[in-house]
Amino acid sequence: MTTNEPIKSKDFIRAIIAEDIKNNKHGGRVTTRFPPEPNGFLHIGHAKSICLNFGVAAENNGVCHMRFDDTNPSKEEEAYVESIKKDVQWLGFDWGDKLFFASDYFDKLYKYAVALIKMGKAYVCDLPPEEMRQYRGTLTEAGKDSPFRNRSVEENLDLFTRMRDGEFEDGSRVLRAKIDMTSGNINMRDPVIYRILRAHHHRTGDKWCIYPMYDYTHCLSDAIEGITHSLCTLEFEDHRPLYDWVLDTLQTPCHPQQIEFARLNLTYTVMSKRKLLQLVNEGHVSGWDDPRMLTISGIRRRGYTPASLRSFCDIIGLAKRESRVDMGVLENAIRNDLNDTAPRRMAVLRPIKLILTNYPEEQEEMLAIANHPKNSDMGTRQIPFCREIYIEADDFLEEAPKKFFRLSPGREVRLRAAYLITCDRVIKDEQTGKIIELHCTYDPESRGGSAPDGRKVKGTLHWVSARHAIQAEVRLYDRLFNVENPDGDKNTDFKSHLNPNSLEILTDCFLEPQLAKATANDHLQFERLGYFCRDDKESTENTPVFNRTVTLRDSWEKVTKKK
RNA sequence: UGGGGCGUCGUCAAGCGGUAAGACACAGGCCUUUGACGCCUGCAUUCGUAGGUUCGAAUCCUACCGCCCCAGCCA
Repeated sequence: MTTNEPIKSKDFIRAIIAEDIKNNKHGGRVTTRFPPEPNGFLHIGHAKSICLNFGVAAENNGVCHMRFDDTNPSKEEEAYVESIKKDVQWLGFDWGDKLFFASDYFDKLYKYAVALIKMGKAYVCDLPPEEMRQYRGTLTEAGKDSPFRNRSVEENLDLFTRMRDGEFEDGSRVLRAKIDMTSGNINMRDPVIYRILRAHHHRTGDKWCIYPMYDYTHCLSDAIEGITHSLCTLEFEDHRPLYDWVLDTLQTPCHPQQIEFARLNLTYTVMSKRKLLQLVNEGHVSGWDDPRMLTISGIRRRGYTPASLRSFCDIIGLAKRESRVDMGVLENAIRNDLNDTAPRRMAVLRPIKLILTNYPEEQEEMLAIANHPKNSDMGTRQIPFCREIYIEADDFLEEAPKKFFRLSPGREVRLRAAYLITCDRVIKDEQTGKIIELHCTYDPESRGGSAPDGRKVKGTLHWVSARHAIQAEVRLYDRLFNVENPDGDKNTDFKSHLNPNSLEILTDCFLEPQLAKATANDHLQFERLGYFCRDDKESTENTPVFNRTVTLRDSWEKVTKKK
């Protein structure tokens, strides 16, 4: 295979992995994992991690495990597990038979904890939470040893067994790693590795009343699965010494390398699960899959394609510096994808009726139009035409500036794939002055859209036959927040930046008949308007609902805004 | 005043001692039966700042400055 593509430079993680392979680390094998906690829906930030982990594995003939980090049954649910699996698959990734749960390892984890106790490297601590915090010290002051730190191995073993057997109340005791209370890294100040928690676990039921903590579980799960590279976000950088301490102390046969990268931030949105949940719970959006939400399920319903998301993750790169990617980059990714793949259709969102006064009342005809301007493989279709049509309200201006080359009294424009028409008369409501309909004449010689005399017409309008159109509801979405960084100021509630106009519902839209057959899987361009997709959740038998995925670029709008 | 990171165009991001890739955005122009798409052109004499090493520094050294993360029995 030869290629003239510019060489895409490797990000720092791929560079590290390439080096490891070269040095035959882990025998040249690459195994990664995507480790979500099943306590919420996946968002586009997770997509970055998914593309990284599955991508890096695939590029190196490795595998990526799907592993649920389910160590906190008080927050986790089976329903989230299902939605997460669906989202990852939808994005186009396959974990084969490598589906795991941290809870699969509870027995092993317990045995490792016993081993730690026997080594004198872990102890049961009876300090109540408040006191434990005081003993931990502060960011600038060292902590103090717990009075329970020097319990004998026998006593620790006995106590830990009884913790497991349910002899003690929730929160009354914990198992702690014995490391260093004076460490500058607070994670190393004898971190808790097991807590007592009587909660029903979605997989292990009521088998356990003690659950291992993240820091202890994650590294061991990685080691058990033979993960080679454990990729996570920046905030875990401080945890790496603990990750390594657990594996070194236990001398696990496999010691994965944790590497941290910066999480994704986008302008005009929030990314934390907590804040997304708040938007849902407080009714600012219709749910986790509201098309304005940057959850995977919301994006999907909005009409984004898996390919566009993968491409987006590729474009934004990977580094350690914190950044905020312009929402325009995401929009560019979906436009690029859909420009190539979306069949074109015609739809009028804000209709004005237009009568062709010289077109015979009874006459109807079918006109051929290409489904794609550049790709003839996508074929053509027939669209009906008659005396009464709808055009876009924006496409008519009674007093138009010179640069406006759409319809205006006395001006001639082209109806896409149909005829050249000239506007003769504007009919208005006598009371309100509102335009009711436009009377135009068509040039019968211009069938298809060009005149035999070769005269040039600058403007081309989309239209729909009034007699044949199907009526629909169309939902237009705008950014959810009206500032670039809604949660940037700790003193301001991010919800005060919500964009009140993020959703506009248009109920009197007219679509070409072809669109009656569209499904949620069809990504369509409504010519001159944008890319749209049917919303199966909102559509009814009689009224289809379409979501606008993204607008087309609009340089006319730019011109208008300048003035 | 502790520990861990990060600072290259408006926004992302390459670069790893040999004289600043690419993408988005932006500005012009061409093309056009989508004011779309496509195409062309322009857009960091400069890499947080200040010194130093070197024939040569975004890259090495030193010192500053700025930003982010850490004191859950959350992940």
